[in-house]
This record gives sequence, structure tokens and C-alpha cells, in this order.
Amino acid sequence: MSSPNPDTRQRILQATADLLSEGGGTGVRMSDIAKRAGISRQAVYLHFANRADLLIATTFYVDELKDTAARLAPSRAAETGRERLDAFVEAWAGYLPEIYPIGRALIDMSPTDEEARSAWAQRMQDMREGCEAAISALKRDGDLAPGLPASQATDLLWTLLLLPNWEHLTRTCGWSQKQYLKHITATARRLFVIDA
Amino acid sequence: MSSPNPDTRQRILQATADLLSEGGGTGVRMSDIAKRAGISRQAVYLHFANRADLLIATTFYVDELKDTAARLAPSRAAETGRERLDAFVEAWAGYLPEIYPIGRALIDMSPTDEEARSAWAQRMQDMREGCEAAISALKRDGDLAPGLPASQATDLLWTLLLLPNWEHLTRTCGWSQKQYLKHITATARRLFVIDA
DNA sequence: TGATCACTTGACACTATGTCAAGTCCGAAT
DNA sequence: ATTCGGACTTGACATAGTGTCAAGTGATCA
Repeated sequence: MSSPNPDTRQRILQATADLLSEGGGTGVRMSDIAKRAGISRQAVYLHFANRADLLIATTFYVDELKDTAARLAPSRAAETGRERLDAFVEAWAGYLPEIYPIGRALIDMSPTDEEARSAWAQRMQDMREGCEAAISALKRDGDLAPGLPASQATDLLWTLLLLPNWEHLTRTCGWSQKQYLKHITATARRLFVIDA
Repeated sequence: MSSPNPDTRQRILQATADLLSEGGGTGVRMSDIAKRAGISRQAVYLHFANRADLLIATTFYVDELKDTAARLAPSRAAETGRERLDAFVEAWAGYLPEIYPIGRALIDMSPTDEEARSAWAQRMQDMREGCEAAISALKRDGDLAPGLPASQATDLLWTLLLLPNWEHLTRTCGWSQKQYLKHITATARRLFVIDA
């Protein structure tokens, strides 16, 4: 989509992210977004082809804005493994509620939007892999296992793995719940030594 | 709502549950439901005041139909604690995907439906308490702890506790993510002895 | 035969998305 | 100073879904 005025485009994206984060869900209207951005409803279509296009763009905008990679990377300031893990958990817990409502609104759109669905599926896949890679890095650094009881680490990291996957795998990708639990178990066993 | 013909009402509820489970999400229309139930669109309104009313009724219908309490209760046939836990996990993993899409469709409805939102909040609260009570019973029976490594039980049960709470607590009830993590941690520590 | 109940049919108001055409405003080039 | 073009506004419209209403049908029961 061409972008007449980049500033206006940014304001639209910010307005969308704000309204969705405030809990509007699918109920957020194009007119609400336009009003929040301080432009007319029709002007939104000068920047984005349709609602789906805007929502997908918003997920990437949130990433860009918050510099997620930096937030999810292990903090260099923290000294013990426990501190680094806590920092990771906090970053993730702050990131997820920003990105999640947007994805939900996307997935719940009209079933005719197959394009939007698959775009979001790819997006969630990326997020999951990024999360698993960050956890792997935490472990490979040798900073996690020594400073922390294995059982506690496992509990916390299951939380992180679970949240962004449930809806994606069972609905968008057609995984069964059984497959999902199997995947979670396998991932946890791979990343941490459970009962070994 | 008065129910002209109970059979028709049942067919509507079954059609709604089926369509939502098949992944239609918020995109499931009243006309789709009517078609699946084999009646006219307008006839649905003879049984349910509106879309929200129908969705809420569907959550209770699923419970009634599947006899959830029986499925979530520890299986008497299973002998070891591990077997009973596995049965519980399987029952829960089968129940959740049936009830969850309906709740999602409810939460994502137009933000004007405050009534529907609070009805669903109560519904989720009940589910969470039911889940925690079932887990408590498993533990109180003394069948869980002895037969099973504590770390493995914790991993599995965190999965069960997490899923139905995330959306409910952080969106519908206005909990922050920090409050949510704290609640999960406290519950897990209360139900199982972690690091003690 | 006549009445009632469950449902149908067709029409309507309302709201949200997305499109279109014409108009306004403002800054930059000539 | 005037003209031009781009960004946005305004108003109108087509389309689709929800919810309402009034009239009609068809089977069952008194």
C-alpha cells in the first residue's frame, strides 16, 4: 500500500494498537480508529487496503516500536541466572498483551479472509520460533541452569511457551489438542532436562 | 426466553456449538446457524433474544451435553496416580476446545454488550474454580503425589490452569499480566509443594 | 369447524465495511 | 502571484449482517 503521509500512517497504527490494547477486541471500528488518529474514516483507506491489512501492519508496527528483540534478549546487567530469567519473563509478559489482542482480532475476522488468516499464521510461527530461540540462547549461555532449580525454570518457561501457541496451533494450523500437548512436552524436554 | 419447541432449541444450540468448534469464530452468522439447524433465520429469535443470549446458552448446553463434571472427576478405573492424572488431562484437553471458541466469540462481540461480557466473566470464573477444585481433589485423595514425580505433575497441571484463565483475567476482569502471573504462581504453590 | 402454536416469508430499520466522485487546503514550483 | 498536485474531507452509495415486524401457512387439538 502506498503511504501518502508517513506520519498519518504512524498515527493510524498507533491508534489501532492503543484501541485493541484497551480491550475493544473485534468491536474496534474503522471509524473509532480514524477518530483516535484525528482523521476521517475514508482517509484510513488511503494508507491501508482494508481492515485486515491494517491489523497485520499493526503487528509489525508494535514490533518495530518496542524493539522486541532487544527486550527479549537476556539482560546483560543481570548477574545471576535467576535475574536474567526474571528479566526475560518480565519482557515477555509485557510484550505478549500488546501483540495478542491484534492477532485475536485478526483470527476472528470474517472467515472469507483466508489471506489474512495465513498471514497471521506465519506471524505467530515467527513469534513462537523467536521465543524458543531466545530460551535456547538463555540455556546455551549456561547462565540459566546453574543458578536456578530446574523445576522452577520449567514452570516459568512453560508459561512462556504456552501462551502464544494455543490459539495458533489448534485453530489456525489445524493441530489437535493432543498434537499441541505433545509439541509442548517435546519442546520442554528438549530445552530442559526433565526427570533426567 | 420462552422455548416454543425444546427440540428446535436443542438443534439450534447443537448447530451453534458445532459451527464454532469447526473454527468459524466470530464469523459464524445467525443465518449459518439457522441453516445448520434446518430452520429459518428469524425462527432463532423465537428461542433466543439475540446472538449473545444464544452464545451464553451454548456454553451451558455444552456442559449439560458432555457431563463435564463426570469427565473431569478422577477415573475410578485407573489404578496408579499417574493413570488418574493422565485421564484428567485427557478429559480437560477434550473439554476445553469445545467451550473455548464459544467464549472467545462472546468476548469479542461488540463492546456495547456489557451484559454479555459480565455473564461470560462469571462463566469463566466458575470454570476456573471447578478446575482448581478438581485438582485439589486429585491431590487430597493422596493418589496424585505418591505415584508421580512432583515436577512432572506441576508441568502438566500448569498447562490446565493456564489455558482458561489468560484471556478471562487479563481482559474481561481487568487483571494485569503481573497480577495474572502472580495468581498462577500462588495457585501452583498452594496446590503443589514447589521447591519445598 | 375453528383455534392455537411453531414456524415461514417478505419487508424494513440500523449499522459497519468498502468504494466513488467532487471539493478543500496547503505547500512548492514556475 | 498564480498554478499545480498531493493529502485529506465531505457526502453519497452498494453490500452484508443483526434484529424487528406483520402477515401467512400447516399441523394438531378442542
